[in-house]
Amino acid sequence: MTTSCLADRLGRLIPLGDDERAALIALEARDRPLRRGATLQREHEPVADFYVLKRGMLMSYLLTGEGSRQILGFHFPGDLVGFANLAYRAAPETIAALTEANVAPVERQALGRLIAARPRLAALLLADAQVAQVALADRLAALGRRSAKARVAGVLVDLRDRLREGGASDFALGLTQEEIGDATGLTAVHVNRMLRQLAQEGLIAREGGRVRLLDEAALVRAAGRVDRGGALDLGWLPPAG
Amino acid sequence: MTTSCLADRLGRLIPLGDDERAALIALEARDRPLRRGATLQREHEPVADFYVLKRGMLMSYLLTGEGSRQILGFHFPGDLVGFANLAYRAAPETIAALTEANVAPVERQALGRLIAARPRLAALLLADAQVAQVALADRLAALGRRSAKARVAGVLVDLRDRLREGGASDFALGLTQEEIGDATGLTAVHVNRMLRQLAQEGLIAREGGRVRLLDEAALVRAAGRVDRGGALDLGWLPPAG
DNA sequence: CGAAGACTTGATGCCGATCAACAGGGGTGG
DNA sequence: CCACCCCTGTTGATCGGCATCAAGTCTTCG
Repeated sequence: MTTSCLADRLGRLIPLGDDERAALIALEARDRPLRRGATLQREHEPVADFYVLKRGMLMSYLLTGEGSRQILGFHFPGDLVGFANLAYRAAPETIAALTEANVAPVERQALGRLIAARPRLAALLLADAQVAQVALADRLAALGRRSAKARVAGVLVDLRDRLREGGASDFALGLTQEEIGDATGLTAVHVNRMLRQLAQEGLIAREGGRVRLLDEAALVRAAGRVDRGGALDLGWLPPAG
Repeated sequence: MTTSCLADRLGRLIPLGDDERAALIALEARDRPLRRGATLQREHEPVADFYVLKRGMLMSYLLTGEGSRQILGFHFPGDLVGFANLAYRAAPETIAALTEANVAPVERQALGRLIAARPRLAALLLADAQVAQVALADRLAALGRRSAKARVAGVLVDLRDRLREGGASDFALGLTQEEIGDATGLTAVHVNRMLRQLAQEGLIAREGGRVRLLDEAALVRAAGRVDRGGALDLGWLPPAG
């Protein structure tokens, strides 16, 4: 039986039946490879699909009129990418590949059929979308009310959480300092200074583009992050059927 | 037949059948009145419901450890409020009333039954949640990449869009300057200065707590806002069945 | 080996925070 | 009815965090 990144991720939320898993696998039947740096969709251009990320790392961002960029988030295997497209004719965000990647484009009609056939999965997708929205709200609060150092620490913590689902205590964040800046609302120059400061304080070590987290607890504290982990309640989902 | 704020709002997206409308009306059967200033739910405290806002104006916010507040958004009649609760045991955000208000608490199980019984409405709710997420992303980009003046102008434009669904070209934004500051990531003092500047430039007029928008086009330009209005695509929704 | 991109570091400037003081207004209790 | 107080708004002075500008180094890759 084929595997499904999406089913694996959702299956960590609630146990999935074989038929549910099969329905999710069917969603990612198609495949579109992306080179590093490639643009999957561009804001304001017409779109009809969203995507399941099967391999690699993507980011989504908005551009302001004056040419500056705000990165909205980073995406990892199993994520629904461009799900915000759902209601729109024109893409609400740009999506680009940070590494080589593979996505499965999904037609909206296919989602409509899935919702009609499998209400339990429909409810799960709705709940998953709310988890994503809470993460977005946390980042919004960081931009509005936290210092540069806290925001940079926050990005490192976020990436660690997602990357080490695959293991690895140190990790090569495949990000330039400019990208960290665009995610945190800072300039690349200031990101550099914040990273140095975090290194001087012993929270991280830097060795040529790579970052190693030395003191994760202190980093989480520096980021001023509340942990929402684990405490989910999905008991209300309708029965599979 | 009773009326439903939620059905009215969703009905502006797609035509709803009488049975669908009835199902939505059933959701808001309960009623909980809120005094101005009352707190509907507090972050980190247990919650089991979300809410349909029937009357009044609410806001949701997060508090940082150091006591500063980041307002995530304002809510108007017909909105699903606290929908982000869906997946969590503990409230991910605080919700408070800016005016006298009435909400209808909705149990999650009731939503689960609605999803199972009416896939078309389930898909519509999912699409509506994505519209809300795009609005959140726009605010995030404003916090990260726009000037204080642009952010304040943005709040005024947002509120106008929602308030004048009920008419009224000038409006009493029921907000203090401190609340505008907490929504824009600024201090109340600086909000005051930005409002004065907007008034000097002839974009708004202020008369004792009230704000009148004199030049909406210029305000939208000052806010640097892209218009996503109207261009929705909901043709993929499954048939009402 | 050359060039382009990413990183580093210093000098300077500005936007918005902070601190401080006061004015107006609406509600409350005497 | 008045005195009082708290909340909100207003305005000035000063401070600091982060941007901007500029130059130079390192890395990577063709």
